[in-house]
Amino acid sequence: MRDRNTPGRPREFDDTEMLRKIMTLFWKSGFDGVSLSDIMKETGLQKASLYAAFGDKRSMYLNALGQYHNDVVTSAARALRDVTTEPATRIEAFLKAPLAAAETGDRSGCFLCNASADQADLNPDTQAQVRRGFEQLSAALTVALAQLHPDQTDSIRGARAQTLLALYSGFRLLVRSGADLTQLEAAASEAMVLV
Amino acid sequence: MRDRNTPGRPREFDDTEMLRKIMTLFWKSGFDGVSLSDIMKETGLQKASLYAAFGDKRSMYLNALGQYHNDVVTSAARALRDVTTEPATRIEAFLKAPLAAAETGDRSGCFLCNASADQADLNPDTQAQVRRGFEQLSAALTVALAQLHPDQTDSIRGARAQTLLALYSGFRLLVRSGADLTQLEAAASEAMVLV
DNA sequence: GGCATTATAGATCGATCGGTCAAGAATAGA
DNA sequence: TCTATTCTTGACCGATCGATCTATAATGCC
Repeated sequence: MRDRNTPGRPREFDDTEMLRKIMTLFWKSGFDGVSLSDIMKETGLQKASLYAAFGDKRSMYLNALGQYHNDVVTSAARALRDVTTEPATRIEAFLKAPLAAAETGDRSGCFLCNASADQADLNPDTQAQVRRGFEQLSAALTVALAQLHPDQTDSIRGARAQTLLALYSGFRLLVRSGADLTQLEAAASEAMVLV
Repeated sequence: MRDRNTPGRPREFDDTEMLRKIMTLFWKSGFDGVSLSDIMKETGLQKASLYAAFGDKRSMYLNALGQYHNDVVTSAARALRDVTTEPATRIEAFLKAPLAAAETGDRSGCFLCNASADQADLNPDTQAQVRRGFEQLSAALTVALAQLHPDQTDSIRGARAQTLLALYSGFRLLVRSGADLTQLEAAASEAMVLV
């Protein structure tokens, strides 16, 4: 947030580290489900420090969404573009990531998906941020599909990418709702005929 | 809620009608996004009447979710089982329902999906209600698939049904996030190779 | 009509919400 | 060492939250 060697008392915490803690809160419980006192407890910071560093609550939420983009979305997109493994393998890993996460006990779903259900209709900035994340994933899926089927038209690839993205989101959501994992595993394997 | 010819002053409103109004509120804005004053404004009822009729706020939410089950989920499931049209047509209509709704300007998504992202991890009753809805849809999808492919095994049909349900949820979510509709239409058509 | 019962209206409750303020502590540059 | 600037602390603000209570109105039954 600020360069060093700026005058005044230096900040005693790392902005990104705290933002990650805030991110997990909003991710798990949504915008209205998190209070400032929750954030204070989780970060160990006072309210005024939080406001000085990240702005008001809505701004904290948007910053947290941005952090998710930098951390989670970007790395998922990178994995989808990583040419050292087979394209189909990459896509399958992407599709099954929600289930793999669930097996380790993580059923918090996808922050983009939760934000979409939670906030998208209320706040244009949030909606824009969510769409940016989905578009980055969709673009990465399209790249992987292009490597797999160089002869396909762009429009078909685009449609397939959207389908895979919808499936991914749906898995995230069904997992969060407590659906049976083995059945979802089978579904994901079946769905691979789409790639 | 109560039988008639019960002693005391009669209720001046219809429970189900009011519950539907409450349902649309929670559907659109989530649990924490709706206040009691919002509900009072929408229904025209006083707070005490609401509490007497539906219990506390959480109970109102659960009742609203139950109303959604009775109204929306049940009719979707019935359409999926309706043998007067082709099974593939029914499934395609189900899959494209989110897009058809979006074209009429309705981007509020699916109450089950929103509830899952919004509340599922916080409240076991909500989670159970959400799962019940998904399972009813999944069962109806399985029936339609069985009519289409009488030779398929149950486990394959189950997996396909889960895939279609995930796709449906994903479409609902992407629509709500403001995704491009024509691209989603193409995706849904592409996805019909799965049935 | 009288009584028991239930619904409505409106005031009111304590708790918590997001957000701000004033005072003191910690730094850089002079 | 002094000054300007920034950060931290903890108290504090009005607004709103969900929920309750009291008084009154409206009914069925006797």
